[in-house]
Amino acid sequence: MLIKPAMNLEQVSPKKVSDFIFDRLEEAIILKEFMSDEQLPAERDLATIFNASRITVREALARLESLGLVEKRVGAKGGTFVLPITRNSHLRNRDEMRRNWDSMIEVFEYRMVVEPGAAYLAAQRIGKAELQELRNYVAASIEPDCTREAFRSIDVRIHLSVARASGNVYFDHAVRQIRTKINPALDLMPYSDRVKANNYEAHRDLIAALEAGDAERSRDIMYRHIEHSAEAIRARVFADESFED
Amino acid sequence: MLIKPAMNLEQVSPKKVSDFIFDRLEEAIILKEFMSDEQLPAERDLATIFNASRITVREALARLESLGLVEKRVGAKGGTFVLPITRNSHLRNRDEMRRNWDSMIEVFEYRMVVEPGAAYLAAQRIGKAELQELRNYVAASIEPDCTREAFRSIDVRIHLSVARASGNVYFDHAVRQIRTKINPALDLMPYSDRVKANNYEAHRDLIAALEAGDAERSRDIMYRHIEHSAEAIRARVFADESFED
DNA sequence: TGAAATGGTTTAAGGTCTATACCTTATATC
DNA sequence: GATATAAGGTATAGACCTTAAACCATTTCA
Repeated sequence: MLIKPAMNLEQVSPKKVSDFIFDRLEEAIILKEFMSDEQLPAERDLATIFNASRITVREALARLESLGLVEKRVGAKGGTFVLPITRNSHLRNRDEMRRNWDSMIEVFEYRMVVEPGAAYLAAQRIGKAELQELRNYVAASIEPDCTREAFRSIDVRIHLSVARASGNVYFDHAVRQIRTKINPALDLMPYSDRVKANNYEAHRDLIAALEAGDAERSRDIMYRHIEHSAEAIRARVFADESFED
Repeated sequence: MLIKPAMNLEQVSPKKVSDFIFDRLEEAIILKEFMSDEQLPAERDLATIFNASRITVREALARLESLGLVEKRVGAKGGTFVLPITRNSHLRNRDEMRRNWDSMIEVFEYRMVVEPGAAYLAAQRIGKAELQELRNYVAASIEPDCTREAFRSIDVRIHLSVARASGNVYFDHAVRQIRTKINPALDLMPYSDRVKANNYEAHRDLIAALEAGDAERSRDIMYRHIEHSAEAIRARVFADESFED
């Protein structure tokens, strides 16, 4: 009486080299590895980096450009530049997030499991250099001249560093994937001294727990930290008024 | 003092359509969606299923054949057939697992986080039909005429069904990915009445917790269950003697 | 004004994929 | 035994993707 399950073989769609390059560059921009107005490597250099032809790179860049993520300028001092996310595109994203809130929740659910798990392992394995890197990020995040965008970028780097410190590629990849999905939402977080202070405390406590090698405390702090941010995002996305900060 | 992290842009390697098809078929065989001696769909049908040309399908099948996973027979009643995993290839896998034990541990670490998380959600969302499916699997697994291979196949299906019941595609995908990596190791598990009984009890208790909607208990049972299986695998892989069951 | 750095364009060659048709082999059936 | 059938095996032409190399166009700056 062994039941044969549905076979689950699905259509495959070919993935072009330019698709891979597009995905990677889009991810880098979403994760703020390139900040606003920052210049991407020249097309010829990207071709070398990705081990692809220049034409293929250009195809990926053309897609980024058509989505309004980058802008190209010809001539000396020209290049491909990351466009700032405008207030309008934030609002556009917010409406889209409302429509697709269910799929956003799925990612957050997954995050609530994966990131605490990564922190648990990281507490057992993190090294001095990695701890110092985290401390530098947290210190930079509380500086008065830290811009909103820099603040958001630092937040990404802290969480990715913790995942990396887990010493486990699966956590590393998963956190990266999760972050790429939810970062546009996280970027909607209000930016105020109060938010900065809360964020600072959570990260500071996390680092203390990691440094102490306290895996369970690290896990719990991470859980509460991202639970709190998920709630803040939910409130923000469904706020009636448009927001200023 | 914002430190710029290493940019992490890496070479991309193009992935051919036949690679996608190969991956999917290999996964299906590893997850025992096709059992030993079972016939895959005809090349022309696979081409339709995957929305690819027959030549491309044949390229994927050729790779499967060269790895010894399938065998082709021409003529009427011919086709592509899944080859049984022999005792020898088990032992070969075991040696390979010893060499790559560190990377195997990484997957198990990830599993210990993801599958309990999936069970936690599943307890809140599983439906009657899914519970009945699980009960059928568990009942089949304890039958006296359940072969070793059928037993291993049912185990896969139970865990994938729980992941599916989480109602979250990320858990679903992750558990599938994890299982594809570790299933060759899990297939090394001894097969005895004692093992069957232990396995039966764990799955029965899990289903009871899921049915009761007890998320925390479901998570804990799943955690202990897979912790136990990881330990059994470790012992098996590093056992000095070769084994018979 | 010209050198340098960048994006923009063209061309030729090779690889991958598709569609279609036809060949070969083995089994079942008349 | 002949024939039909259901597979895998093979061949060809065309569309599309990718590469490599060369050259063009634009802008800045010395």
